[in-house]
Amino acid sequence: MARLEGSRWRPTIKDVAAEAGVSLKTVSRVLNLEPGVAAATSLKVKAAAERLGFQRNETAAQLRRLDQSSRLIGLVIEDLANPFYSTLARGVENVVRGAGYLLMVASSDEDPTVERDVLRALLTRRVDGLIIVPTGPDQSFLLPEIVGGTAIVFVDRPALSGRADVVMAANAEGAVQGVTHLIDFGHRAIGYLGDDQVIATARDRYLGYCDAMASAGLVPDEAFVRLGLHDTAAAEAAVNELLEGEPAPTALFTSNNRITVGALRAMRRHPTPVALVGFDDFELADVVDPGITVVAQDVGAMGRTAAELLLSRLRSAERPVTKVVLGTRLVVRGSGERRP
Amino acid sequence: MARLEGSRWRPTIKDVAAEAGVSLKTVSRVLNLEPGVAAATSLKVKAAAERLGFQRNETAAQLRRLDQSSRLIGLVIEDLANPFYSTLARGVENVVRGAGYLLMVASSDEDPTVERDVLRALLTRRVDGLIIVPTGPDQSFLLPEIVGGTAIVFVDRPALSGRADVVMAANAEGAVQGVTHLIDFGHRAIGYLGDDQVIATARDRYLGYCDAMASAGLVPDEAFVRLGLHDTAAAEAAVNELLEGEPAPTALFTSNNRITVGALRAMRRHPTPVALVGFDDFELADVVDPGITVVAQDVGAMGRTAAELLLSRLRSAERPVTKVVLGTRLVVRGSGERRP
DNA sequence: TTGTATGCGTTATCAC
DNA sequence: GTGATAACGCATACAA
Repeated sequence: MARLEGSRWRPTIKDVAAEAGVSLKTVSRVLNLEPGVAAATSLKVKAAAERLGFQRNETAAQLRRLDQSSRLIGLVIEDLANPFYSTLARGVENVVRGAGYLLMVASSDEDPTVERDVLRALLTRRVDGLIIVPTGPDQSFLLPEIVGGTAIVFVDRPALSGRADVVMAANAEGAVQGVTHLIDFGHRAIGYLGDDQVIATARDRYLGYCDAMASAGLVPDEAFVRLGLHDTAAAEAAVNELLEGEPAPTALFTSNNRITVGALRAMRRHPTPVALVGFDDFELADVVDPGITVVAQDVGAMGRTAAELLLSRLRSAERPVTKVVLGTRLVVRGSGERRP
Repeated sequence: MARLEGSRWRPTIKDVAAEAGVSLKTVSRVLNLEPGVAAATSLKVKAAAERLGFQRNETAAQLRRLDQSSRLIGLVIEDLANPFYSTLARGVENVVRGAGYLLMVASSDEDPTVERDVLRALLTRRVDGLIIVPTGPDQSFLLPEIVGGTAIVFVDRPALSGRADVVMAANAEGAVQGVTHLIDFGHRAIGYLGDDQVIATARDRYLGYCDAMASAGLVPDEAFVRLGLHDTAAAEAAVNELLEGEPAPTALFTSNNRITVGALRAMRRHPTPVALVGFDDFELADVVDPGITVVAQDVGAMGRTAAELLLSRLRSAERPVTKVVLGTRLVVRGSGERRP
C-alpha cells in the first residue's frame, strides 16, 4: 500500500506575506478581519493564503494575545463510557462549542490521583475553564488556579463550597420522592442499593432513603442496605443476596443507573417479583417489562447549565458564586407500583 | 456569596529563575530533567518553582519545540450521547492518555459542514493526530493535513481509501450472519430497517441483508425495507408501519443500536411477536424479555485499535497504510430464535 | 493604508 | 555546570 510522506512543513503568515508581497502585519490584519486594508490588498493576501494552504496556528496566537485565552474547555468526568456522563458531556459540548470553545474530555475513574493528573495536564494546556465531576474529598489544590484566572464549575457533586460554582441534582429530595413512592404503595421492607459513601451523591441519596423511612415511622433494616456498589456486577451480586435472604425485601431502591442495571439482571432470575424504583432514568426503562419507575434527572440540562455557568464566569470573574440545584422528577412506569 | 478575584497572573520560568537566583536556561534544564545540573542548583530551582506555584505553559513549549508536537489528539464522532460513540471514545481515551496525550472530542451530528468546522478548529490547535468517524462522501480536504504531518485514522467507516489508516467492522458479513440466522429459523418475510444510505455502514449492512436473502433464494419484499431511519423515533414509526401491514414480516433485522431501540418500543405495543436480530449490542439486550439476539461488534476495541494505529503512525509516518477489519459476533439471546 | 519593532513563555544554540 | 541570546508564529504598539 501507499506510504504517507509528511513533509511536516506548514506555511506561516510570514510565508503568506512573502507570497503576497506585503508585510506580515498586513496579512495579520486580513486574517483577523481588521479594518483599514485596501480591498485589493485583502484579495491579494487571501489568494496567497489559499495558494499556500495557510492555516493559522491558534496556539501561537494565544500566546501573544493579551488575555491569553485558549478557547479550550476541559471536562473531567468519571467515565465517558457511562451513558450518564456521556449525556452530560454532550450537554456541555453543545453549549461551549456554540460559544466557540473546543472541549477536552478526560475520565477520572473515580480515582483522585488520576483526577489530579488530568487536571494538571489540562491546566498546563491553559484551558480557559474546567467543568469537573469531583472525585475524592478535597479539591483545594485547585484554589490557586481559580485565583490564576481559570474558571471552574463543579457538576453533579459539590466541591470547594462557596469558592466555585456548582450544578447538581436534588439528590436527597429525589431519593425521598422515590422511597416515599414505594412506601405509599404499601412497602415496609425496602432494600437500598448504593454506591461508595465517599461519593457525595451516594451519601445524599442514602440520607434521603433514611429520611423517607423515618418520616413513615419505619426503621431501615440493616440487612436490606447494601452500600459501596460501584459497578453493575457488584449491584447484581448484592441484589441476588437480598432477594435470596429470609426475609427478603418487597421493594428495592437502586440509587444510580449502574446499580439499576445490575438489579434488573439479578431480578430476571428471581421468580418473586419485587417493586423497584431507580435513581436516574435510562434509555430502555420504558421497554423492559414492567417499565422501570425512576427518579429522573435531566442530565443533558445539567451539562448545559454547567457550561452556561462556566461561560458566564469567563465573562465576569466578579459574579457571586452560584449553586444551581436541579429538581428531579418521578417517572411512573410500573415497576414501582407493584404492591407487596 | 463570595466573589472570585482572579489576579490572572502566572509565574513563568523567568520568575522562577529570579526567585532561585539562576538563569532562565537552568530552570528549563531542571524542569525538563536535562542532565548537567548540580544537585544543589536543582533543589534550589525546584523549591523556587514550588514557592511560586509555577506550572509550565505547555502551549509555549510546543511552539518552540522542534517537532512542534502538541500531545493533543482530536476525535470527531457523530454524537457523544450515543452509547456506541461514547464507548468508542472511551476506548480511544484509554490508549492515548496512556501514551501521554490529551483528547479533544467533538460531535459532528452527521453534518459535513459541522465536521469541516470542528476539524478546522482542531487543526488550528495543531493536534498531533485525528481519529474521525467520517461524515459525507468526501474527506479529500484532509489530504494536505496528512502531508502537513497530522496523523489521521478513520474509524467505523472508510475514507480517503489507501491514503489513511482505517478501522472498521465487517459490516456486510455481520449483516449476512444476522439475516442468515433468521432465515435458518424459518423466516422468509424478513423486514430490514436501515439508516441513511449515504452512511457507509448503512450501505454495507443493507448489502449484507440483500446477499443473505439472495443466497437463500429469497427476494426481499420492498415493502419490508425501510431506509433512512436516523433516530429511534423514526425507527419506531417505521416498525409500527411494518407490523401493521398486510402481510407483515415475521422477522426484523434492525441495523444499528438506535434502530433496535426504536423497534423494541414499537414491538411492545404489538401483540403478535416477531423475531428480531439487531446490529450492535447494547447494555440491556440481555435484560429485556426475550433477550435480544444481536450481531455484536467490540466497540471499545475499535476505539483502542484506532488509537493504537494513530500512535504508531505518529511514531513512523512511513508505515504503509493499514486497514483493520474487526469481526462481528452473533450473540444468541432469544429474540432471533422465534419461529414464524 | 501599510510597515517595523517588540514580546508572549518556552526550547535550542552556542558560548563561557 | 551555567548563562546569554535567538527563535517558534503570531498579536500588539506605534511609526510612517
